[in-house]
Amino acid sequence: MATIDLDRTDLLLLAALQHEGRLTNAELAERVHLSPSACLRRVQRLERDGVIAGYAAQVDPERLGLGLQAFVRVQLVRHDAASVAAFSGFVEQWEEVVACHALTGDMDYLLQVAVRDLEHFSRFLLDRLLNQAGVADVNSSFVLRTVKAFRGLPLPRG
Amino acid sequence: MATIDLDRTDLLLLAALQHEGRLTNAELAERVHLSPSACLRRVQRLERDGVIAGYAAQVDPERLGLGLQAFVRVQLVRHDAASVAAFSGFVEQWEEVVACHALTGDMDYLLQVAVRDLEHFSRFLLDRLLNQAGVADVNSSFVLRTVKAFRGLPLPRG
DNA sequence: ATTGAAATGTTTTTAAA
DNA sequence: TTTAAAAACATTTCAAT
Repeated sequence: MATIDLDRTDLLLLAALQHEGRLTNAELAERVHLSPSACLRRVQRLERDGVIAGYAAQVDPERLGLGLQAFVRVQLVRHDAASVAAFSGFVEQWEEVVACHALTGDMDYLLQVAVRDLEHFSRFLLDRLLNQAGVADVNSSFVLRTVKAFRGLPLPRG
Repeated sequence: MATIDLDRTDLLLLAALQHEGRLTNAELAERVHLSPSACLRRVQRLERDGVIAGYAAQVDPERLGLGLQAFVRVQLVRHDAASVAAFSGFVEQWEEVVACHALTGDMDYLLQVAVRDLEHFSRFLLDRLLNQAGVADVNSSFVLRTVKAFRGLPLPRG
């Protein structure tokens, strides 16, 4: 149920749509040397099978006034199911947290945070993270430069 | 040049397109209570102004066979311009690295890595990161669970 | 400067070959 | 897989606010 058989053409479609998610079916068909109807059916299959989970506009955080990005490593006081569930619930509703992963290693969670500025970050840290969430330890690093922005997953070679 | 004035309608458009990047202009127009032509012009303006940087299909790594995600913190041996440029160049071309940020703190870089399995990760670490890249120290953490997947940036309230 | 309505050309989608 | 027709859609123009 996890992995799915993808042929060369599927990979071409995914490569195209990862970078240009609003390509028309007609243009897509041309690029992969398929008729529009055949192309459409393949894309719909990729969507149905969950290979393509959705489509998203990529918004520039700077132009929204979100000038500061941070990675925050978090360790919880306790690791019982209730504590973990509570923390997950908080993270889910805190809009400043754009992504959160549970990790191996000495820090339990890595939060990716997008805020306007240091003051906004400070309020996030004090009012939210350190206040309500059963947090034992926190370690914040700020993004100085994005060396490589996410531009899609690596695709197996066809 | 950085921030841009966005009214309530722009924010509604961004909110919609961040989650459903392939909404038709007609549907989009209905949702924000605008005529299709007015809606189209606004979306095109957001694209021209760089607020919308692009559109991307969101692909499920599991279904591609990328079952292991890791965050790798990296410290370089030296920090002169040449070392930094060389490292950035490597990171850019290593397809396993899906994102890379230069950070404040004692570790210089945070790499987000997507690989098939531990063996693949091991090869990435030994053949690439520790081999060619002027790396002094590396600290890897593996993703146990995605608590909150990226689902778009928080938008200011209209 | 931004909008809505109508007209036009394109794309998607269905159904049939 | 392709073709052809129908429906839905994007896009332009233009007049109005």
